[in-house]
Amino acid sequence: MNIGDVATRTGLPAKTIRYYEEIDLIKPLRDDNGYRVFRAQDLHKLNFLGRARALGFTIEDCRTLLALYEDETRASADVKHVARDHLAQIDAKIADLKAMRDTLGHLIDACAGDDRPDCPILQDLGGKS
Amino acid sequence: MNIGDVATRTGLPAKTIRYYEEIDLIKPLRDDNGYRVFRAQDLHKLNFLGRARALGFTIEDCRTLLALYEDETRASADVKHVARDHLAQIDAKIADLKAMRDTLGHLIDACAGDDRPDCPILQDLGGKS
DNA sequence: CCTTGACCTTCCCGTCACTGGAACCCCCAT
DNA sequence: ATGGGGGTTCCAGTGACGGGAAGGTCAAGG
Repeated sequence: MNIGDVATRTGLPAKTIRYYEEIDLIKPLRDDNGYRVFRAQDLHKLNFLGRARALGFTIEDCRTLLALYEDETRASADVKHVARDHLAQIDAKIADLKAMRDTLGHLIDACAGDDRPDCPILQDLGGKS
Repeated sequence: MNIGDVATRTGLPAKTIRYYEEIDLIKPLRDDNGYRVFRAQDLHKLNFLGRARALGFTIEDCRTLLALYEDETRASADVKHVARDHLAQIDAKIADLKAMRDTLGHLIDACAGDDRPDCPILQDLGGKS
């Protein structure tokens, strides 16, 4: 199967698939004409990668997870460890964003939003002490 | 005042301050020896930028907000518009992250995390649902 | 006067995970 | 022969800086 079909089937852009090959996440074969040839296992890996990326795992996490996935002797504890670390990162990001949203929300509520220049948002940013 | 003092006072790394000059957010003077010389207004702008960045505004948003801040004839509606757009982005990101966290949280709960290879996390990523 | 060490300068590369685009090759149908 | 829709590589850019090299400047101490 060629890259275009793989892109359609996995939902990943062809560019992304080439990138994943470049960083050795997948190793498709090559046809005589130089075209990449994807096997079922390549498709499978790409789908795995797409789902892992959709859950926010970094590429390096994906590499680790893929290795664990292919290692029949893995310990699920190792997988869980990677996932929990990532969950902690997500929680931290959510907390940051919530703090921003709260502050910003209050400022927006306090702003008249009319044609006058007075603005609590700018006052706050300017250090309204 | 030199860049080191400004960095201490604003809490911004010197690298960041130089970068802000490079992209024309601030225009400090120069001493005969080539050193940047920061006036009170530069400090003020940098503090403004630091706070706006802490609220997650992009650099381009910061540029807009700074221009509005310095424009006595601004309409607060313009400021509010920028802020509300940004709030929407934050909310979208929070929603994405929450969805990831929920999915990931369930998978983690379902994973034994022991020395056996069976792992719902990998099963899910592998597309066995 | 010389040295030391803390500043400051510019410049270039690296980050992360791609994305866009140029220039070119390949294959099939008309 | 040509046209169009594949494919290929390589280079550059993204956002917002951070690291580090190579070198100029300045104040204090011996």
